[in-house]
Amino acid sequence: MGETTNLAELRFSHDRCVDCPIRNRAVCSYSSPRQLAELDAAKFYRDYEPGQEIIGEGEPCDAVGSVVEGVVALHRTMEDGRRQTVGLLFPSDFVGRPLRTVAPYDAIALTPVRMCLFHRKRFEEILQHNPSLERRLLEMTLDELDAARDWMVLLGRKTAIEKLASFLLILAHRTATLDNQPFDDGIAITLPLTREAIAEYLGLTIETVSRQFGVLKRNGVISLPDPRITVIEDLRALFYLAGEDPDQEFEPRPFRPAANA
Amino acid sequence: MGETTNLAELRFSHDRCVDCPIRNRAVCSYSSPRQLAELDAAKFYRDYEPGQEIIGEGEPCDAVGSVVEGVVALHRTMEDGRRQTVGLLFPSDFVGRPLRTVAPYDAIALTPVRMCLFHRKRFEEILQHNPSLERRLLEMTLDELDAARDWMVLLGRKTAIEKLASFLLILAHRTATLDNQPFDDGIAITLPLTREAIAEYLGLTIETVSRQFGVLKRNGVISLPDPRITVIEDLRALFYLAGEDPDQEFEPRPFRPAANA
DNA sequence: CCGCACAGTTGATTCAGATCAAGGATAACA
DNA sequence: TGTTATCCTTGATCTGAATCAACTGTGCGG
Repeated sequence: MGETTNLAELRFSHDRCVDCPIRNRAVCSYSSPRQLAELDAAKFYRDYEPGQEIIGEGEPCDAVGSVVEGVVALHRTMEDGRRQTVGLLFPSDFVGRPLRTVAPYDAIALTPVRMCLFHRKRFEEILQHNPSLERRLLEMTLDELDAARDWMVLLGRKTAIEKLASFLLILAHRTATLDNQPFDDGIAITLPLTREAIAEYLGLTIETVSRQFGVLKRNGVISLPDPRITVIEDLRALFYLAGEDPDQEFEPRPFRPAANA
Repeated sequence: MGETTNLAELRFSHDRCVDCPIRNRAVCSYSSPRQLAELDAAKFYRDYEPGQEIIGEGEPCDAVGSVVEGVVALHRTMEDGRRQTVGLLFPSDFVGRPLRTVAPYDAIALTPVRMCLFHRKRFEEILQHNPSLERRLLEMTLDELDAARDWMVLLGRKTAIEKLASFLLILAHRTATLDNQPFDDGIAITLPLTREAIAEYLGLTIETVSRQFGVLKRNGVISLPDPRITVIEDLRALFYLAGEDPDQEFEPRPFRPAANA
């Protein structure tokens, strides 16, 4: 597990739970000031650099905790090296598997990450006599389960373009919500993932991801001022392509899958 | 929601929780006799026929509960009708989404099913003052999440033959465990699913599923005395084909994907 | 300033699985 | 005992995405 590293890159710096940026969204959000004090005493922060492993698949996992800053990917890897990202975690999301000694997947920092961690045993003790903590963990786990099942539809049934559109839509929504701007055309997404990480999440190859970015760009749905920055030019088209249909009314329009067509 | 139907087809018949066949595996398995009495008073049974809807996607869901007998599939359907099965539930598994008013997916009985149900509101009340019930629900939800993520690997990265092999392996393991027989060659699986239901679960078409059954049969990995009964003839080969590698040692052997090869 | 590594793009080709299209088997039923 | 309906299988063809293979930045270290 990682060393403490470039703190300077992290936006927030705090020590006490009451000053925590994820205080009212994380697993501790239902905890009273009194209960929070116990968590405060037990927690410790750790920072990770992009690519660094936070939890190793199949390894004994003795820490659990919340993402405070950055983006974390959960992977499962097959014997022959094929890899699938099974979860993408953002600040306030919970990492680790309480009530299990071995991690069923590995967690990798995609960006500089700060984690708020607990020793697993200690966390389970606290959980034991903190119904509000356990309730929140149950809620978050149920939400994760719903998200995982949504992703199963994407992986099992969607085409490459639908996969990418769905993914961008999620990021766009997240960005809009966080920045408190309307969920509409013009949103600029700063991708925290390489093409490879996107491919691993979408169940595609890196080449296909790149090509689908090209398709979206050529059709004016997005623009790419930089490979890592995506500007949504036509949100409705993106919805349409994602096969989601946000509100029912939407006029399909001619769409050009390749340059020549 | 369904009517009470052909009870005669169900193996078990009981009224009180203490006689329940899933008593020590279901969500209530940590509950004390005292706590069980409260559940006993609140529960009600309902039976469903194959194809019948237990919970409708997007509909208000006011019942939650456990599968007592039979097999239930959870589906998500896209606007254009593409469908993905996102969960397969067996006796003792929990159905429904506490802490949410709308069901994110629909639950369909694949076989004759008996459910042990609670009104959602009532269940949430009981949950409130039953830490052992909530603890068990958290555990089960965490396990479901792990299973969903395993399935994401299957959907995103595995080939058709690997998908079917993985699926049969899971059913074989289940069958062996339930019937208390060794997990070895000769296990006979009675498929509770049509080819179509299998296809929806594996993210394939019905034709591809059928063809992959053919491949397994031609290679002597399984035999099909009946389309709905699969006998495992070579468990090691099945592991190999699933891309799982149970214990590391396994000698790859020539494998014939098509009839002529 | 060069060389190298890394991320991304683009093109040509292949192939696994979807789609389209018949058939065959079994069971329910008139 | 045909009649219809389901479920399953099998064959021919098509196609979307993987694979194989360059090639283009862009940044970094010497």
